[in-house]
Amino acid sequence: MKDARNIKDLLYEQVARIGKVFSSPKRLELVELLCQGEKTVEVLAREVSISVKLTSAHLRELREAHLVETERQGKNICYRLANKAVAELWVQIHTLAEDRLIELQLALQKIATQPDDLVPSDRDSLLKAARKGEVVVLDVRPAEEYLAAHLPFARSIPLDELRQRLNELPKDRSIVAYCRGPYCLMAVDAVELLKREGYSAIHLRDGVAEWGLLRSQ
Amino acid sequence: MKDARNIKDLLYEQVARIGKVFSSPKRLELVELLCQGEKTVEVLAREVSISVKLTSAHLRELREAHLVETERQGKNICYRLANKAVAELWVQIHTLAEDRLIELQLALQKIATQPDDLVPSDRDSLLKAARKGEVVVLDVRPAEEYLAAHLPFARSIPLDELRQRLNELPKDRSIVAYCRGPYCLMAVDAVELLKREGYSAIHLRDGVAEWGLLRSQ
DNA sequence: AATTCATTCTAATAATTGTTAGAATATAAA
DNA sequence: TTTATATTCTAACAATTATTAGAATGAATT
Repeated sequence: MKDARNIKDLLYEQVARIGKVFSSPKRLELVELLCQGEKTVEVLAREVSISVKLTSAHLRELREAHLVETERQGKNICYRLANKAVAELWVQIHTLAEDRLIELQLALQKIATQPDDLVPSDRDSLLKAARKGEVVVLDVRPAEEYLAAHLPFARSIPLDELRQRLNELPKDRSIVAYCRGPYCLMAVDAVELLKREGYSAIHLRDGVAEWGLLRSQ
Repeated sequence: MKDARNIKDLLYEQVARIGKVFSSPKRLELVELLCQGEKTVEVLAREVSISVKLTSAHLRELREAHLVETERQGKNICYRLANKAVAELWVQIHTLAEDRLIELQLALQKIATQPDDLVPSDRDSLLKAARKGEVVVLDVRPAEEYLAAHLPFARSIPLDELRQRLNELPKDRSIVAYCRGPYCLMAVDAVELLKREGYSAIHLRDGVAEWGLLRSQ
């Protein structure tokens, strides 16, 4: 090995290309959205509240790091994660952030009106209860995202249809609402609405990415 | 929830603090070194071939992201990873990079003189062979790193002592040499030397971080 | 064929980060 | 107490990245 230093620099530089993707808040948000299923540039831009141009620039970085793939569908170009491992990395990064950053812990605590979020250890019991029909697992994300992947036994009522479709839900059982993950506030809103209307509602922080439910490849 | 956008921006910004740490080649290299055990600023600077000042600046970023902890030991300040999860994230990021980036795959292939690296699936059989004494697992990192953590059944001969201590190794069994991980070239050099000297040597790409052998907390 | 629409590319500027040098700090040794 | 050593802090400049605007592309619609 002549110049070990140059070789090493090259290797770490390559790995840093992947790291860079996860160093920008907006790119993280894009990755999390793509964890919910494939999306067009326009939809992504609207969801993260930035211009289409800027979204396109961020998506190019993801593309150049080979973390996303694109496919033209008529007029639109659809982006999807290249790999299940990308979603897993997002989950591991935000989990580590929640573990280490007190600021993040505090911010997350403020979101939850009550500290009744289900924690990961409850997964088995939640699944069992959902299977028996003792609780209703409610996916409040847009219908497409539910179709792309959803928790076992979950039923779909997107947040913006919830008010009109309240009658589909039982009042005698707990409703466990989830959305895209801990940084998505849809399930928080859903639980608030449900509680106001006299339902017994619980907020599940984790989404499909955190449950590892994404299709591989 | 009044201003969901502001809350979200705040949350993703916090996670990006963690991502930023892994977006710089030199910081990645520092993280990998810290996966081998605690180290002083001077040692870290020497290993990654940058000035102490710049190393200190990079380490401050790690500190501000709460991914490392410091402890004064006499004249020196020792840095260590805050958490096993930091090492796991490093492994997951470089694994994803190796999976997605063709450039990285090619660069890694060039390093290995022969493609006889043991792959992760061989772990069980390696362990079994090492336990029976059919192969010698050789840790060529500095002695302190071996002491901090090492593969099961591994014996320590640092690379720079290897030439003088060749007689400690058997010629009738395979020697499986490893170092800090796939981007560390010490094991490559060791295998080259051993082969030249008539030993049957194999390069194991993974190190203690990849084997998940670090002490928690 | 012309027009529209979604998206990307290019180039420019604003904002952030990397890097370096000099001053400051805090401990250890004399 | 003085001096040496290891490290950090501050401030400056260089390099990179984020953001925006305008031109270009390429498929769908008229």
